[in-house]
Amino acid sequence: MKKEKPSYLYVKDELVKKIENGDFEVGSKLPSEIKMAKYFNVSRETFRSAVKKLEQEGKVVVKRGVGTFVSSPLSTIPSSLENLWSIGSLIRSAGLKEGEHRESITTVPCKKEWSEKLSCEPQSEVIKHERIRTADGEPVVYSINFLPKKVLGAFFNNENFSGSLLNYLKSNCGISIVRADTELSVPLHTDKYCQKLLIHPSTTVVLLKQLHYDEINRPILYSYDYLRNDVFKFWIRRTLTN
Amino acid sequence: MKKEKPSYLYVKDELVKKIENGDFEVGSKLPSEIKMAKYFNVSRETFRSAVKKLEQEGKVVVKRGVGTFVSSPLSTIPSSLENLWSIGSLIRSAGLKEGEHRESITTVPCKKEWSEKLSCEPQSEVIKHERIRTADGEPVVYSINFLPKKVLGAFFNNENFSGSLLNYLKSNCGISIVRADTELSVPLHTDKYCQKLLIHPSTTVVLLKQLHYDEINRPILYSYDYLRNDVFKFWIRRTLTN
DNA sequence: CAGTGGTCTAGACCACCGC
DNA sequence: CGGTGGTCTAGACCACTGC
Repeated sequence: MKKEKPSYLYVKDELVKKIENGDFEVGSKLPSEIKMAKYFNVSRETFRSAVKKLEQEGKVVVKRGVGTFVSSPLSTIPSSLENLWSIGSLIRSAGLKEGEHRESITTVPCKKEWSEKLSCEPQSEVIKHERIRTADGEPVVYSINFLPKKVLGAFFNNENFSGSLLNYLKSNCGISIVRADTELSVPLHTDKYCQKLLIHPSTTVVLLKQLHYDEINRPILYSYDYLRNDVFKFWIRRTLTN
Repeated sequence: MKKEKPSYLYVKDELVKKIENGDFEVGSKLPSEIKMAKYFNVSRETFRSAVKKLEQEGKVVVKRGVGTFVSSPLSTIPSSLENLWSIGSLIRSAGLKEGEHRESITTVPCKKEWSEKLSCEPQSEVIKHERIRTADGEPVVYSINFLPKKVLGAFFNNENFSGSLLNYLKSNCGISIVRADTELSVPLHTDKYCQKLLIHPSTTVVLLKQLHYDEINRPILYSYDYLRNDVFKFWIRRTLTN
């Protein structure tokens, strides 16, 4: 037996079907909430929950005192930046097969820039984790991660420390990274990490400086990720905030 | 008399105050919804609406069957990319005063790349609008906008066609741009528009290719915006999607 | 098992919009 | 003014979590 889904989600899916099906034309007004609630045999609030979801997804526009209108479908955009993904899954979603990646792990004293972001003591011990990812034998990503030793606590274990860092943190330390504040920039050609990726004349490189947070917004991990722009595309869906 | 705000927003603001005030510590569990609803003298659903808002803003974490927990405050990030702003307001928020901007407006036949994005006929008439923005006498932004003549309809008026394009569309054509799909990339040094901005050796340039939509997601405007990265910073708050 | 959040209802009143 | 969405209630039952 399949688990039954909440009825507001059921209603939402039905509405999506009707829209995709052309039962409701783009730009047209839906029947009033009261009518629709009766039609679906749910209460008005339940129907409204469904509409709220659709509104969040940009599939309908609700105008107070006027009505609810169908908007045209937006194409789904690939690996959108506002979603947080691991570099590994980015590589896979670009249709590449991750090749050899060289790593180095050292313990270094915390520099001022990182200590401010990670809110830990300057000079305290920080694990610095560097790696190059390759695809088809060519380097495509260079990343440097800074992880205060204190957040790992007793869990630090040099041996398991590879693969997806986010997975490592979750399974070994019980820390879930769910958010990151990312500054996106273009490194100079003279940047030594950038240079490791400048293989072809048509290559450009994007640098993501990312501060990763756990569920309750504690800063956990600071990283520099250099990504080749001829290999990866960066999309954002931007919305007007009222 | 001030207008009264809905009580769920009042409750939300009170909760924020209590959190900032330290009445609820970071990481601690809030009293149950039933208790809090009684405390605020509202129904449980109303209290829940307040909590939902806070959850969206990342200020609390709700765990089913367990409780609602306070998360630490996230710093507000400046001119975050997932918000849609006009270039003019970006310049102002960077603390710069917009100087002279040179413009050119021509009508050109639609090229394939734009026609696909704008879903209009190839070779149909498109208004091409170019401008350079300056600050302190130096160019900081180069932008090129493509606007199918048919979306303007009878409203096209060469004379008023300056200043904020988004404002122009709203006031003259009744079109509100509320969303954009943006591809962020690093142009090559050989790009002729990019070169117009490469003044200093430490300058790098970001290119935003943006397709702007109106309320019901009709593509309206396609633009290339070249922005100097030594002048502007680009932030994104990324979130794990479940 | 007890306690928590998740869903749902039926009805009420209000605020806004266009005519 | 009539019709629309926005808020609110009091109570109900369910699903999940941790002990």
